[in-house]
Amino acid sequence: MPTPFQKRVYAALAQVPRGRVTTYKHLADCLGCRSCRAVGQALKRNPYAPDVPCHRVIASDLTPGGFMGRRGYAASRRKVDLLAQEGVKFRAGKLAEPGHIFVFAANALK
DNA sequence: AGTCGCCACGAAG
DNA sequence: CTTCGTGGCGACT
Repeated sequence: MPTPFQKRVYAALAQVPRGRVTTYKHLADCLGCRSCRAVGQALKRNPYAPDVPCHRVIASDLTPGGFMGRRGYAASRRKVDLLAQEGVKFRAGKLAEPGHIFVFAANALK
């Protein structure tokens, strides 16, 4: 059941081209939301999966967040591997190249 | 319909 | 490292 908020997350994520990633904070800020948790939660549920590339969303600390640090690395390492295929390589559990972070236009989505 | 609890985070202490 | 703040959604009442 697509909630309006989740639609925004989906739309925002759709703005992220292949080979780029975004952070919860940037997403939340772009959505006009102050809580990145809400965004992360929406992705966790990800009712659109796999239409929504949740693996393209990482924490502001350049850490993949729940993708591997929680609930088991193996369960989501496929996503990280998928990112590697897009050029977004992780190093030591962190984003190898921060330049892959896609910064929203701030007013591109409202 | 109202309330409680939960969540893959972030920032502050 | 630990705790609080924050926003939204699911489940229970």
